[in-house]
Amino acid sequence: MNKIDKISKLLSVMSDKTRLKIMFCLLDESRCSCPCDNCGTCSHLCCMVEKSVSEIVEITKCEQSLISHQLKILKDAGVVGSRKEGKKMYYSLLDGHIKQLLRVATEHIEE
Amino acid sequence: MNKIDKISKLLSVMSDKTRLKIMFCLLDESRCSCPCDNCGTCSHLCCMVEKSVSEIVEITKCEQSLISHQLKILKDAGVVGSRKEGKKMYYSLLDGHIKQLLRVATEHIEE
DNA sequence: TACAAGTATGAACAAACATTCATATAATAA
DNA sequence: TTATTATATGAATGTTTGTTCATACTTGTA
Repeated sequence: MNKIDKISKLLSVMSDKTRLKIMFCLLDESRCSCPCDNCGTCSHLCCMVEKSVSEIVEITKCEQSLISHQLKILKDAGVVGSRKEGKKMYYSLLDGHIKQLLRVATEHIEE
Repeated sequence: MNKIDKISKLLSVMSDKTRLKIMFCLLDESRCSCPCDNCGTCSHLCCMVEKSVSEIVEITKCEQSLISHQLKILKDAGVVGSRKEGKKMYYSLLDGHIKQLLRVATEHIEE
């Protein structure tokens, strides 16, 4: 895959409404402890939280199977990572770039 | 349209391969005159150039009608702007956020 | 073991979308 | 005016993709 193909894949994975709800779920705006003064667009890992599938289902009010399907797509694309603990599966954003992309996109549409 | 709908629209418009080729066309990496030291992810308007439809067709090697269709989609979404001069129509990226999004996405996939 | 809770997956369907082809419009030149 | 260049647009087509439903898998508990 070349550059264009990879970016296309990343952005199309990030552009679905259900998946956006999931990603914003994993970005807790109130928990920022970033030392920099422009945290809004920085790539630090603060603000990123992990949530179980059932928590995501509850917050997004989407069907469980839909959330599972979309989490798989997000994981395959390297957007989220997962960790198993007992019966539960915890998901979180994989790196700061995803946070940055969400923030810059938010800034753009809020103008 | 709420926040999720707007971001979904923006990212899906930006995720198409033909449209990505067009956007990178309008982002000339060699022309940066930005005073800041992290220009890669800043939102300054340097690096952004305008090109005519025929120039974009030549660079992207796509059919003219395809480019016109996609330019319309980019324009309706507020990603590019246009200016008419004689028979030619010049397009350019509308603001620095688009540049930032392309840069951050590029950084992400290059890891 | 049997059961329940939590999560994942395959198939099916409908809707959205990119591309092509043919053609239309706009502006300039002869 | 007619012809030519530059760009836009409508219709048609084939493909991709999101969602639902039903079901399977996995882990802990009675």
